[in-house]
Amino acid sequence: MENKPVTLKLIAKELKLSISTVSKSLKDYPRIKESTKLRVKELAARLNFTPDISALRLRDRKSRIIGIILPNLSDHFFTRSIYGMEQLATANGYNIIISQSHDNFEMEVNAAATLLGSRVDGLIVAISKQTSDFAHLDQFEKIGIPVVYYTRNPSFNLNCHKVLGNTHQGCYMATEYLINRGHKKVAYLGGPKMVNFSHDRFSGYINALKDNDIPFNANHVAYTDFDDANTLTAIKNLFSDPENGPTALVAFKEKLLFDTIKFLRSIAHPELKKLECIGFGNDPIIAYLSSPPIASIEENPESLGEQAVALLVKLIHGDIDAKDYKKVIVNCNLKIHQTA
Amino acid sequence: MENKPVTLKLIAKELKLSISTVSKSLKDYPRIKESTKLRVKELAARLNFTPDISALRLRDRKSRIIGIILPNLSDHFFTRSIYGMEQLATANGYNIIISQSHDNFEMEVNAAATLLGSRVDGLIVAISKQTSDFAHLDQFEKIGIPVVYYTRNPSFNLNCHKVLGNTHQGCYMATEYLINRGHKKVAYLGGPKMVNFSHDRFSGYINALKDNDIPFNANHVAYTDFDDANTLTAIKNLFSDPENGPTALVAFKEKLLFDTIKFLRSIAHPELKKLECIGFGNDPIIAYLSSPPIASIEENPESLGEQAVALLVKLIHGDIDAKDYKKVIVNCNLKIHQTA
DNA sequence: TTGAAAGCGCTACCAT
DNA sequence: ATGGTAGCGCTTTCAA
Repeated sequence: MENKPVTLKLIAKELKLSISTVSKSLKDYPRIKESTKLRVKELAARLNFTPDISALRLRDRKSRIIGIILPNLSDHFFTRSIYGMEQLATANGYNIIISQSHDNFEMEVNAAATLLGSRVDGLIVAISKQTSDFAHLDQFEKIGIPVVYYTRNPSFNLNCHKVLGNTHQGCYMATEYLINRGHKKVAYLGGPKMVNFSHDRFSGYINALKDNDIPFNANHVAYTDFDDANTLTAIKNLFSDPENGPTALVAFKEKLLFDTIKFLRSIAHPELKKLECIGFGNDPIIAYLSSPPIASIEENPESLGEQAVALLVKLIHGDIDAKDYKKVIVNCNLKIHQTA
Repeated sequence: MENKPVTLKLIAKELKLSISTVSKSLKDYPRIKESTKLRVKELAARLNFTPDISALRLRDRKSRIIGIILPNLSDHFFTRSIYGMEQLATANGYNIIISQSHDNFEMEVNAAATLLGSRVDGLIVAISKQTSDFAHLDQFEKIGIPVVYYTRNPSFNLNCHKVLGNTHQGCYMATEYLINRGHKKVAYLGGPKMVNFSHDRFSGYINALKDNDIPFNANHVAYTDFDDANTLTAIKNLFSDPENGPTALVAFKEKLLFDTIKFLRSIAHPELKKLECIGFGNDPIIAYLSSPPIASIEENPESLGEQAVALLVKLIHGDIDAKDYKKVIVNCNLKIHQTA
């Protein structure tokens, strides 16, 4: 009962055959006698033989594994994108290994080291908030393992393959939608100000204002690093002027909208009912809220994940030159919610 | 640039040393000259040498990997339990590989095969809703790889190691809490009726009623398999009698409560404001709801995950005999929400 | 039709 | 102080 794993050697001994004959039988080599094949396959099935992946990898010098590093699994954005990656990876004969960085640079470096040791055939990474040094990721490319950056744009790292959501377009659409509904005072609540991947959204907002002749008002823009206290401060700032507060709001993440509504409700803000909000996410929980956002910016994370795998597989197969840096942009949709 | 991965052989050739000397230098064998060690380590660091994990595994015949099969990553319960597993696994020098079954038996079997091929040192599994045949999991134990079942109780499989949340106690506490708040008509909205892992909750509910001299009312119990239409039917049944509808509700999952509240709001149910609800979950989103559950049954998924890894590691190390089947129960907490 | 052997990267035992 | 070698499980070429 406390047996060792089933190996070719074991089957060979049992059947008084050589290891190579067993191997060939299982792979249906033409020059093996049918009856032998049958005997081998039968025993292999009965013993639940599974080839040792480590041995296969060692021999083939490829793992058929795609490594994935992302900040966390709490955000539905990432779990949804994993779904897309899993689908397309499986369809292409690859397995995936997921590592969480918890948005911490050290952990990202550790995860990279482990995946490098696993000799993954390719890497997909959504960099942590803290990442500005890319040595731990560059080493993959140095030894010929392709890397695709997704979602979080490593703007300091120009020469790389990217699959990004079109957050500029998403923010533009959201802002314009609110303007078209008659709002003149559309606020923007952004993510960490320093972080490069928040610029695109802000410029989408700004451009939509400009194209619709709405003057920019600095009091209608605030930023948060997602720390709760920090978020609250940002929200309070946006609504500090009772005379001239925003009537609509575009946010980096839907959670920021929920925080905003909660705050306004807690102070019984008189304009709460009229405030119209849109954020990135499209969380299914919206169906249950009594003051839901009027719409959501749907980033299509599954599609983003699929595109990342598709690009990575082409790079692995050499269909695209490693130096021919690609930038894939996945558009957002504006999902209008039914008002109850 | 398009180099192959860095191996000991490469370093040996570069330094005109033997492979074994390089290996020993990196592992600080005492009988290697200090200067040699330094030269080796320096070059290894410069080339970002990482030992090939497949080769190590092949040699050591152990992978230092814990395989995890769970239904999905959309449920915060599972991502939270992964967090606990990750922590304790890392602390014990293990890596984890996560596979999703999407609550589908076929996919669970496939995942098991892959993990078996990876020669994981142990397996933690939350079985799919559909799983009643355990051959694909038993084969691990047959070859000496321990398996720990967690969260979802495989009641058809008596001889196995389990780490379970005390859902009976959780449901009991919730029901009793509602009774103590004066409710006489406490309903129960359960998960799939056939599935073994939903019995404990129901019996917790029943026992709390009995211990508090509340008569059982069959009209106050409904089940759903989580299909949306099915859930809606269950909810409608619970509230079909306008005279004698429940004033409180305990649910298998918080999402069911959200669905209930949404439905009651949609029909402008007059008793909605008075209805008090509790479900399993403690989703942070509750802070944002205008009709939040009065409390949540917190299953402590991180702790459940840690316990599963702790037990598995003991089994792997042989600190516990494989046949000495353990059942670890993690209690629930009742988390009372602040009423706004 | 089957088998022997090399080699993937690594470690540890045994020589030198 | 350093090197040679066997062997982990597997595939594949070559030999019988």
